[in-house]
Amino acid sequence: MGVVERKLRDLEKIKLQIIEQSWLIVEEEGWQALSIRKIADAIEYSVPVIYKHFENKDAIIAYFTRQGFAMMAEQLASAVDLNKSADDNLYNIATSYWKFALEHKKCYEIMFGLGIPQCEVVNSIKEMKATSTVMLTCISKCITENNVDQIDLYLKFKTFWSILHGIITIEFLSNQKTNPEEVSPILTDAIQGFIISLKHHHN
Amino acid sequence: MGVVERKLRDLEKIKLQIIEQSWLIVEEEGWQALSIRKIADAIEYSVPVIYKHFENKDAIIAYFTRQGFAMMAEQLASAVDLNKSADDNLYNIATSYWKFALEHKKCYEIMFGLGIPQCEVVNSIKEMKATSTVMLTCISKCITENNVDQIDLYLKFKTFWSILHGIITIEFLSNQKTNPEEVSPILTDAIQGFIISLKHHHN
DNA sequence: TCCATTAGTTAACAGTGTTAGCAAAATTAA
DNA sequence: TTAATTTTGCTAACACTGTTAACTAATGGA
Repeated sequence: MGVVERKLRDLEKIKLQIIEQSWLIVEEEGWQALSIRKIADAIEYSVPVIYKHFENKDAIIAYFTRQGFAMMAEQLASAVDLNKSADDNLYNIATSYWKFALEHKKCYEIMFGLGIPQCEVVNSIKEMKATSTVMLTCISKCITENNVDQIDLYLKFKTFWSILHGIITIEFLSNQKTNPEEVSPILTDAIQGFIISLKHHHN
Repeated sequence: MGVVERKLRDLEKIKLQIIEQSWLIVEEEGWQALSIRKIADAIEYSVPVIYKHFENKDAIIAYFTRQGFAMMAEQLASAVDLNKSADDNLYNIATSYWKFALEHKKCYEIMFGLGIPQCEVVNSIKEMKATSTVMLTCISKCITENNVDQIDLYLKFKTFWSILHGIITIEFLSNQKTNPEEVSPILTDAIQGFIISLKHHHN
């Protein structure tokens, strides 16, 4: 009779509760309101229990960062349709990125929330690689489809990502409630510009 | 005999010390290390003295935010040379922006430092207007010089700023020590793309 | 039943922002 | 000069934060 198994399940249940309740707090009151004591209150356990499941508070945040990148990678990947042109796919990836950022604002916030602490974390996240791979492969196809082989793939990739991230940050700063479904004209403009500049590259 | 004046000067001196020492702490240990008690220690006064000069800690941070935008506006303005073409000026503004961000990393950090709190602050800063005006006027000239009058100035402005900010954030995340004088190829690429897309707009 | 492990607790330490209340110093008025 | 008043700066507290040591109660196996 799997007593050990049940115990492990119970432990896992507490961990899930920590994650769940943490997320509730973040959604309602923002990241800076997330505190160990508040989580302990919410899961109706004492404070040290949390440290049995997460090394420290940063580990909890890191968990959401990883999860965020995993979700994003999935969403971007599902935006790609191999029957369409690479140009179209790139545009769809961009709008998909936009949608993700707006639908998961709080998530996107820590994923890229600058400040120094996050930097090292972000660079050591394998889930982040999945995200960038989706973009990289699509841009790579764009380059071959448009016969501009001399172009620097990695440069273009970074440019693409930078543009996307920049637009979203500026959007966040001008905090009008934006509908994720309505893609910003700025995004359309910038991405079209990006694709144009791809085609106009002289081999 | 201006006793009152001297007193005011003394008060001003303390305020300057608060600013000076705060900046030292931030430069050496980062924003999250800045605490009222640490400042008090550094200026060799007790904690409540600080509250005579700043309403609270946020006000100190807001001070640096304002100052940052003022400095940036100045630096961008000085990058403009009326003898040159608007296209060239726009490129120079971009590199100037890049230089500012890298030379004043800690400053740029709070100016655009994520979190929600900053959002409202940023939107209510007149020094920020000065910054955006420099960019706006230059893009406006680009549009007339290139005879693409049908274009949406404000849209292009936002796109331009988004691209710049995005590139810098990504640069910060991949925290290799970058030389501010060496402009990133990503920046050059993106800005050239931006200008190309301006010219290729169909009236 | 006794022992060992584990789960979960309380209570503390060191730090944070902020403020009330008090003492000393400086200025003004008499 | 003395008395009253304002200013200046301090101590100490409050209510938080993350983190951990030390203890108790419960559980599982021999």
